[in-house]
Amino acid sequence: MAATTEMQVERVRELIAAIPHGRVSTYGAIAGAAGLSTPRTVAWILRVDGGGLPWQRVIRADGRPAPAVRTRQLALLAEEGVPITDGRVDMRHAFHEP
DNA sequence: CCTCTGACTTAAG
DNA sequence: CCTTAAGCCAGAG
Repeated sequence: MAATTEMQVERVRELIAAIPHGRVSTYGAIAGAAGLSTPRTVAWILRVDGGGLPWQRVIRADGRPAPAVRTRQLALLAEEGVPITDGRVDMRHAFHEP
């Protein structure tokens, strides 16, 4: 299926909302769990309407936040106690598998 | 209808 | 660790 369905968008929102405090997940992991064929759609959902969701817990596959919101995101994650080293999240301990 | 852009990812040099 | 390129999909112009 090419077009993204409402159900999938809903699933993405749930998965993101389910990320525990102090942990993080990635665009790719969320997309895969929601049945999307590309992580870009997850980024699109957060960009268009991330209201009410812990968007700061969604980072890129390399463990770094998206450059566009890097500063803000790192600050929020640091407040939650997420292990960050040199601007990079320690995935080994903070990654949350959907 | 076509082109460009973007909170992405993987592979390759 | 750096940059490119290609694949991907939704929106905007």
